[in-house]
Amino acid sequence: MTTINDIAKMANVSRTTVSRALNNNGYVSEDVRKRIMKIVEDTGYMPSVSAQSLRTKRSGVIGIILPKISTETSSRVVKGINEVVSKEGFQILLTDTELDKRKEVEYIRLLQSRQVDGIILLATNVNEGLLNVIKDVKVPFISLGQELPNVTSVVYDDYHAACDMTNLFIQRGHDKIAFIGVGEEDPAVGQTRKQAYMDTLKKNGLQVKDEWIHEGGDFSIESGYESMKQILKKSEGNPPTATFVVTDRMAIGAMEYLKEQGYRIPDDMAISGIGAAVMSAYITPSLTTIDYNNKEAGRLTAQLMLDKLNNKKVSEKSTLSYRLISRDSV
Amino acid sequence: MTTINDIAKMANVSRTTVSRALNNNGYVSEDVRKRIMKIVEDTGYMPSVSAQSLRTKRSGVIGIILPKISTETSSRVVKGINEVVSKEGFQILLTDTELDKRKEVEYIRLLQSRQVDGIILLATNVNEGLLNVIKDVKVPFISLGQELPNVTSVVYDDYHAACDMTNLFIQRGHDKIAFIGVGEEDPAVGQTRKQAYMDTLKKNGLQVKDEWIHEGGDFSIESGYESMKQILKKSEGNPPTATFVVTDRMAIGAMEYLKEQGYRIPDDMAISGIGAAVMSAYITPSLTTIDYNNKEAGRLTAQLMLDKLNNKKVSEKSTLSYRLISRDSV
DNA sequence: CTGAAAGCGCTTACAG
DNA sequence: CTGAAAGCGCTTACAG
Repeated sequence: MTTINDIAKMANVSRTTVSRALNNNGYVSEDVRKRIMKIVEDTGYMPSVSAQSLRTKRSGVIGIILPKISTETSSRVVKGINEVVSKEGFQILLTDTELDKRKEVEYIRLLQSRQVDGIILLATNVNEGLLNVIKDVKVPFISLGQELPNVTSVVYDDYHAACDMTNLFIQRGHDKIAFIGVGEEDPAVGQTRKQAYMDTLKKNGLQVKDEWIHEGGDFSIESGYESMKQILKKSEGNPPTATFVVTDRMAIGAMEYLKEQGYRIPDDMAISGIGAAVMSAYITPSLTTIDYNNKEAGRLTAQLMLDKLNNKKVSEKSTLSYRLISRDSV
Repeated sequence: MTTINDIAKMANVSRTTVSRALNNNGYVSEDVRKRIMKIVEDTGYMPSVSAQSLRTKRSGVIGIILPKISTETSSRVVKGINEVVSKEGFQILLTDTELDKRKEVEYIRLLQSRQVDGIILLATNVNEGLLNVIKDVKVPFISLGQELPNVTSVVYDDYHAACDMTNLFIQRGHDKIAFIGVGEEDPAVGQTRKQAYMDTLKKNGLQVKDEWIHEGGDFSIESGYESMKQILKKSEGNPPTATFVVTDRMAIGAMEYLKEQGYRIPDDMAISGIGAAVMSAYITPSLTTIDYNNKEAGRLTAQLMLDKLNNKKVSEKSTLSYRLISRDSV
């Protein structure tokens, strides 16, 4: 492999000078610079990142911890982040917890040993252990999607989004509105969205019935299917006429069950999701949902990360806007 | 930061011994080993990967070059790869070309400068420049999804899959079968699948009409929509009764156009895709497609990579099997 | 404008 | 069983 020493010899200068020419830092005569650059070009020389990183304590890598690598949300966020950081010469190192809490902690450690310059976490749950580990992280750290205490957080406006969606049902004349959620370990999705739903019902003098509320076991389509089934079973005799589901995938599962049972959507049951999955536009009927603009969230998070890396002050909490997409399912 | 020297001091041994204890290589008395491990535990020490990598020329990282990070195919493949390599302590470094040919070359270089131990490329196009750069790669290299000359390749059985799909239409009584493809720069998708379609038609004595063939500009839903529109326009008076689309997303776009125009699927037009996108199962009517089992492809590729890293011989070409999923659109 | 020297944190022959 | 020393490929004060 070509090293900086090889280049130095070929150019008849010291490696110090080569380094300066390469990094545009310190004086190098135009003559020498050209000679060096020509050789670099010809040989296709690329500095060893390990050596640079060992020496400078900077790796040019941002670590990202994803709950699941193969979801649209993750993909969009990563894309947004990449768009911003790649322009500044940063690489991204992706890790996937597969929704395993222990892996979150493990990866935070691992990423640090890999000398990443910063860490972005897309958490799906919040617990004491996680918070403790984060406290000891020595590089810039940002949470995306969940608000963590004393951690720079970029969050979606889950509360108002869910209020708006619930209100949409009410405006359309529904007063029996069911809810399909997820567990409370996920504050953003499991708690905030549910709270907004309940608050909005109460504010409108509507009853919140336990039979109309169900939490899916996970975020899967199947889980939505199963939840809808449970709600219909529990509420026999007094079924809801609308169901607010906290994610598109689960909503699609719920629709699937309704279709199987011969329900017409939205006539017999109106339904909505959150997330603006591509699928939501192509399913029949098309799904009313909320677009969180994940890519923009990724961009913003990346920008905050760059700011932190440049020792700029950044606000501890950024809340993103959203867009309600009204389609045929409501 | 804690370094190996700190640990050595705390344990009253040399860093040589600490290194040996950590890597389980060479003799260390049980006594000393325990003492060291305890301290490592307590301090949460993790060796600097940069230093290790600089010293050993191994980084424990496999670089992956993706055409697009936010597609189901990519996600599944990555998942499969990750599953296998993470067990052996390897990390994955993901790069995204965003379908830009120059970036493929750029990333191959970049990954090498990052001292990755191996590179996996999911190519969408093959050209001389790319081949030349690959020739000079000094680490194990595998191509997934495209067969590259003199490069270890893991490929899908595009030819037979496309034959099977075309035959399915024929079995259902269609003799006017259209084709929506992509450009020829992508040999697997743009050439092989098309060739299989044409061969199958000919073998069955059916005519291959230019008006029934259209190439989309990219892999998008919109591109499928537009292609269907073009075919219907060009073939007015003698329209096809079935359309074989080379990807699910494009097929969904094509369906969208057909629905808008009042076509009943499959009665007025049968349609099929390839890829087994999640969406394909939930769209109405559900889409007949081919499951390439991308995750398994990822796993196999990863295994081959590990074999290469262990200097085992691996076969230059592996062809994966597939599964035709017959649903309601045909 | 340029170079010699130190040092980043490791691993690995080599010697004992 | 253990340690001193060299060296991986860089960058950065320091000196000239």
